[in-house]
Amino acid sequence: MNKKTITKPLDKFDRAILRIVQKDNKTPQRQIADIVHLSAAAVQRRIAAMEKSGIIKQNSAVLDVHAVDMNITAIVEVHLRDERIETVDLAKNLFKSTPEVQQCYYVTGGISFVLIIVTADVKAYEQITRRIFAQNDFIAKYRSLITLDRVKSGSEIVIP
Amino acid sequence: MNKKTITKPLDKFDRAILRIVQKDNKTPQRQIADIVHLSAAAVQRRIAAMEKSGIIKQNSAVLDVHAVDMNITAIVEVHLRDERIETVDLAKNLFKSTPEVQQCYYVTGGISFVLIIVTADVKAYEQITRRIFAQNDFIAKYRSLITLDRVKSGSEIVIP
DNA sequence: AATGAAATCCCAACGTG
DNA sequence: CACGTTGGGATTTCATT
Repeated sequence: MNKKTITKPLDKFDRAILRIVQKDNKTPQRQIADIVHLSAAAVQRRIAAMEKSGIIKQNSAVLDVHAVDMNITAIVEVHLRDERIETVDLAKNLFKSTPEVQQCYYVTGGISFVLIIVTADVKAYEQITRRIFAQNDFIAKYRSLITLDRVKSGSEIVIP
Repeated sequence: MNKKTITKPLDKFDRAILRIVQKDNKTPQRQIADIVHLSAAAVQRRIAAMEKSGIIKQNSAVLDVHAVDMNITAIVEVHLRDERIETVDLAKNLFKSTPEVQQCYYVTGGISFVLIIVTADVKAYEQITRRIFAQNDFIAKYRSLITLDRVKSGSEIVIP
């Protein structure tokens, strides 16, 4: 299931470019070129290559959740009834296809999944939990942690 | 500390635009205009306004963590020794200023904080935990959940 | 809010080390 | 093979109505 992208190791320039575009991908290529000491065309080629190879997965506008009236952020620890492969895949597909589930991690340590769910209000959150957890018998139990403060929500990766 | 952005309620067009640009902010404005039935100039102005008002927090290239050799993603539940405001703020600042801590949520439900930490390997992860948790006495205990699979890692918000 | 002009940016082609 | 330079084409931006 993994991308069989032949990952040509990123050199110094690629990493410098990534550090910039992950903060602001609308930075003009000319300006990037200036910073990393390359021509604009070279920057363009490298970005295109990294987009094609999947190193850059997506170019997205990051929204402020409160501004779009999504006031409930919950972290949910999910325990499956068993850890058979079919059960795990069933759960993965369920979470993947549920748009309110923003993030989903399959983890070690007793818990099976950790989800991050964002909804407009508590009512919407209750509906989601009912739809997801109560109606699927392969979920043994779950625990909701409601967020009081999104201290840090960015997704910037520290490039070595 | 919160942005007191005067949230002018988003209308139908704004939401339609946001749904597009959060998936791909490099979509040509002309194409956006086509979809939402507005002129390209109108789209341009609305996007600029939403960027200025903070509804669009940033425009970023989303990287594939594995491609940039960040192979450990851990979810950490942190318990503080006490819940005094000063202690909580101390912890918040610590997590905010640690770049490996990608996400940080202050939550209800017995746990104080939930962190998402991304590092290159287990060695780097151990160093981080030692630096963060062992050296700060206001942290009572913590539990690490290592992810086996990032089933869903995007941050798309479902706009009503 | 729509139109058109000017500036800017992106991208392909060519030539070089 | 990757870089730099150049030029055409598209896009964003701004001024005007």
